[in-house]
Amino acid sequence: MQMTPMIESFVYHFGEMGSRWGFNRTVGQIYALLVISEQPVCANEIAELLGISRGNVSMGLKELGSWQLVQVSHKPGERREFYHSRGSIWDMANRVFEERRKREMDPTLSLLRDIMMDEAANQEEAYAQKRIAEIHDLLENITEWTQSLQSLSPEKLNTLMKLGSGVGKVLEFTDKFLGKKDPAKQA
Amino acid sequence: MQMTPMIESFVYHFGEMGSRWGFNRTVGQIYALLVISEQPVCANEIAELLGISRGNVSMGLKELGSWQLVQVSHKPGERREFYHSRGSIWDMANRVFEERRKREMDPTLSLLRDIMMDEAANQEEAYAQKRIAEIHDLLENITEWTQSLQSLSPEKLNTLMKLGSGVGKVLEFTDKFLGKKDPAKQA
DNA sequence: TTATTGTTTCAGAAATTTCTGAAAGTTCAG
DNA sequence: CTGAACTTTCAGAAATTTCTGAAACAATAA
Repeated sequence: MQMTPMIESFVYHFGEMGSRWGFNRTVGQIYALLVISEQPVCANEIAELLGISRGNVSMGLKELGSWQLVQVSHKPGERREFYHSRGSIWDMANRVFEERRKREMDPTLSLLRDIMMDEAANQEEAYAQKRIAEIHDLLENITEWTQSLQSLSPEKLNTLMKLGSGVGKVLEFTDKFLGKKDPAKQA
Repeated sequence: MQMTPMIESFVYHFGEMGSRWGFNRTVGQIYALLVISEQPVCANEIAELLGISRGNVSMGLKELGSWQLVQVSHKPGERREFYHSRGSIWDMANRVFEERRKREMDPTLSLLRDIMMDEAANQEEAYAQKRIAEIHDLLENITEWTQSLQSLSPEKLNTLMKLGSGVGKVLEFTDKFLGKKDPAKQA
């Protein structure tokens, strides 16, 4: 593996972006490297290519492992481990969604639910509860929905993605198809 | 506005969550406060209720303003400004999506596109480009798709959300409806 | 067992992000 | 113009996150 300018810019940028998506810079860089390398890479080489400490690489790989995004392999006669990205880009996106849901949505939903169960002590709290219920419902919808997307087969997902703004049309169609359930009243 | 334990737990939690969604703790707390307060609140009161500095409040409100999430109002005869959350929870979610897209997706897409235009210098770069193209296509799909969701009316969005795992069924249906276009080949 | 080659851990260092508060800026009534 | 009431700015302080590297640990061959 060689760090050409092209590869470097990709890896660094992915590192920056990574920190937005729930993992730190190093983790992002390591993953980027593993994704674009056709050959599995060993930990020392990662540290060297990225110019970071060996310990940092170890922690990054551990994190990626917990996300099930790396595959470990061995070369015959060698003791050290070689790492490679695992699964498709789709899989990776799914992992990110799932991880974020677990870390961000679930605890929030649980807190909001607790608050909704409480008795409002006064008018102010009653209003607050109303708003909190709205937020809860929205987050719950988003959560359930992304989960149902994740359970779709990649082909179906792709169809859905390619549909793009066609989603609107499909919905009009769906309204007739599922119309008897009167979705508006479920709001 | 009174800081009861209920309101406090909501505001603090929202602050923590906020930092995951692209704004810092203070911004999250301020927004939470404005959302659950029926009455507009002035900057000094925000600082007092949250126990943070007046300057910090000013910066937070400025940030929220740039996201178009606050409404400024005045009381007759008073010079100071009163702040209130603006738009529905849906609107707020949309702003967050849009803001994140602008900050995270667009620059990345642009970088990936640049890399895809470059001439691969060797076999390694050629492989890297192939992978980068995959990532680009995925991100572009997600971006376009969320944009098309954002342009849907709230009612339609709600229908779609409530559909949940029904999305699979709709797709089967869609396959027949749009089948002539053979979505599989667009992959 | 010991030497070798590799990985992991974690305390403290470094870097980054966020917050404070005093000073500067703004607006308006008189 | 002046002063009162309010807001914004920004340099440095504080808090938080991330990274390093040396020491501990693990696995294997001889």
